[in-house]
Amino acid sequence: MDWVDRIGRRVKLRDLHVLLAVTQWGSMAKAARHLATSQPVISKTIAELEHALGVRLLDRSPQGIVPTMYGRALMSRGLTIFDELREGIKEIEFLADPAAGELRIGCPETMNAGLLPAIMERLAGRYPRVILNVVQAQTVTEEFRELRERSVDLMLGRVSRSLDEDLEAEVLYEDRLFVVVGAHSKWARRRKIALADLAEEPWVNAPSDSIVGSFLAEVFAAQGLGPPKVNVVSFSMYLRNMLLASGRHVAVLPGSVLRFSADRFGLRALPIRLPETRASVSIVTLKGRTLSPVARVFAECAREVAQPVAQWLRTAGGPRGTRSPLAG
Amino acid sequence: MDWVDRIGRRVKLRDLHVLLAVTQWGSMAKAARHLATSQPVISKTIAELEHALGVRLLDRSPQGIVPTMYGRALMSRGLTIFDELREGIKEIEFLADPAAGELRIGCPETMNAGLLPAIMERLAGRYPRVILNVVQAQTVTEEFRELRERSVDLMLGRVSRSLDEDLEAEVLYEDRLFVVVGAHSKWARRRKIALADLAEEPWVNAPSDSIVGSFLAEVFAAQGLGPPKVNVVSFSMYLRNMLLASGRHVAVLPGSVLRFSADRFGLRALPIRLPETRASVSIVTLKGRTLSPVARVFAECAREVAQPVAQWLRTAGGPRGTRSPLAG
DNA sequence: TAACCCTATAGCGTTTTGGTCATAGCCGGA
DNA sequence: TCCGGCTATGACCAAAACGCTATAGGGTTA
Repeated sequence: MDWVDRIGRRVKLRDLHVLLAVTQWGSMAKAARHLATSQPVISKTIAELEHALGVRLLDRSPQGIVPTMYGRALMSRGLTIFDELREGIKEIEFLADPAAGELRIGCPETMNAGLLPAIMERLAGRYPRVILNVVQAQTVTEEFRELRERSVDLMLGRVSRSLDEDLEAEVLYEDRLFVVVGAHSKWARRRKIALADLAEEPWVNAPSDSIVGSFLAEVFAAQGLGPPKVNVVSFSMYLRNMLLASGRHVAVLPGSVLRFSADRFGLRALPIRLPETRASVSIVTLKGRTLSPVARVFAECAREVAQPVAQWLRTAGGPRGTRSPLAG
Repeated sequence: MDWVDRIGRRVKLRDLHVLLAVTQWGSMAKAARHLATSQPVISKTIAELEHALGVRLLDRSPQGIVPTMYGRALMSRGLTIFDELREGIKEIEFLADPAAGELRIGCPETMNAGLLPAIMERLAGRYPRVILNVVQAQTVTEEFRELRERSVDLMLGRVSRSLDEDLEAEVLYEDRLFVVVGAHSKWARRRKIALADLAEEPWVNAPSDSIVGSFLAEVFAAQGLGPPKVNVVSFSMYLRNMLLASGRHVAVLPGSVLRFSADRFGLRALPIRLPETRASVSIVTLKGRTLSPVARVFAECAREVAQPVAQWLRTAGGPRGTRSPLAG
């Protein structure tokens, strides 16, 4: 662009501003007073601008100035230029205001049934007009794809300790899994249950290629047992909870789901101590990408919501281990 | 205006230019090379701009930069600011010498063969040294793209009644389409012709994803006929008219092409009444963008040229319908 | 590991800018 | 004729802007 050399470098915003002020006040001297400067400065500025453009912008007289046709043309452009600038800054201020933002979140279904609604509720309490866009992000293979293509602002979910270098995770709490049944289940009131007792029960589970879904077979195998009888496989937390509520099924659920949905569906955690999963519920973002203000507020809400959950998980799943989490 | 103190004095045109260049080239270093300066200058400029606005404009990484939402917002403003400045200077140049303006027009091929040359001729009569730059703008998907990126001043063509909010259309006339053959065609002298008679003729048509091109199949379908035998598909009006002139082919042409090219190629409109197309030939501009003086003069010429065309279309395609337009 | 890309920062010199004051010239009205 | 408005110009100055080089630090790649 050699255009910039020719013009862009010679015409400055200040020049336009001076031109506007001079015609607005009718004389250079008056404009100088209003701009809190001296009259020669104005005179020189206008002269330079005219020299740069090669046309006369103002007709001078001992009574003041009158803009020429060129002056009027440039003034009208100058007005919209300043307006555009002002609008742009207003737009930035608007974007920087968390109250009026849009946030795109990617998360697996388990979050939809647990932590996420709680965070959203808290966020909505502070910034009622924020728009939330939640996209399903589940399968292991393309995990964080949405994040990398910047189609979501952040992702929320269980992640293993080691994360790719280009991502950044803020741990909300260490997650734990529980064996869960409905309140009407014959298992709900048993004091002592071994995992082996449940091998023949109808399990409902997430697909085995997901993180939580693969856990069930692993834990059975770790105790030298064959794979349990998985009856229903679905990502849908709603479906799984409904089946549990019926009293027939058994499932492995993350603590957060238990915490936030136990009452609604009448869920009971069985007194079975499952091994640690080495995964923590975290907010994952793209390293080096500046977060939008809404995203920062969201993270804040998430921390606040997560804090009691973390506390609860520690006590509920403490050394005693066999104690029902819901008793805590 | 203390606004100028707050912002106008801190944001300079150069800053915006640097911002645009950096995102255009993808990294500060590349932008520095293209701007013929050193990389630290760019880095500092961006940093100052960010400080002045209080938001981060670019996300830096060892691989380069990516604009943030704020950066993108400011960039779009910057683009129109520079455009406005450029237009203002062009306007001044035009005012200083009305004969020497430059006008960029986007239009589909049908205009090249009809209305546009007539308008250009009239314009050239008044301002012989005006430079006209005509770019092809055809495919439906990216219609008005050139207008929105301000790479053309105005577009000329058939548009449907409903237009996007950011555009403005001045209707020149309601367009109509005609079935056309060459003077030597066996159909040229027939009094009564039904569309069905022409189903097996070799048609020459615009690509079917264009507005005019899609019309042919539709009108056949509307009469319960199968699609006609389209022999040649091309955007080129010249090619189509040449084929018509040979006497073998049949085509659907807009009225304006017929009006301005009938004599040269010996074209005859057949007495077939085609349905209304609900499209009018218009001058389309970007709303809110002040037109350059040449563009205004062009629009004036267009109105003058279009007036008799509109009149002719009304009489030629009047209620009688079957009357040959060329008889009018 | 070395070479090469990217950005950020510091130090330094030159040019431009924005400003001052003083002064001169032009016009119209008292 | 003088006064009070207006603009134009020259001399001069401080500060900002702008440019450079050198350098540091992180990341990728061969």
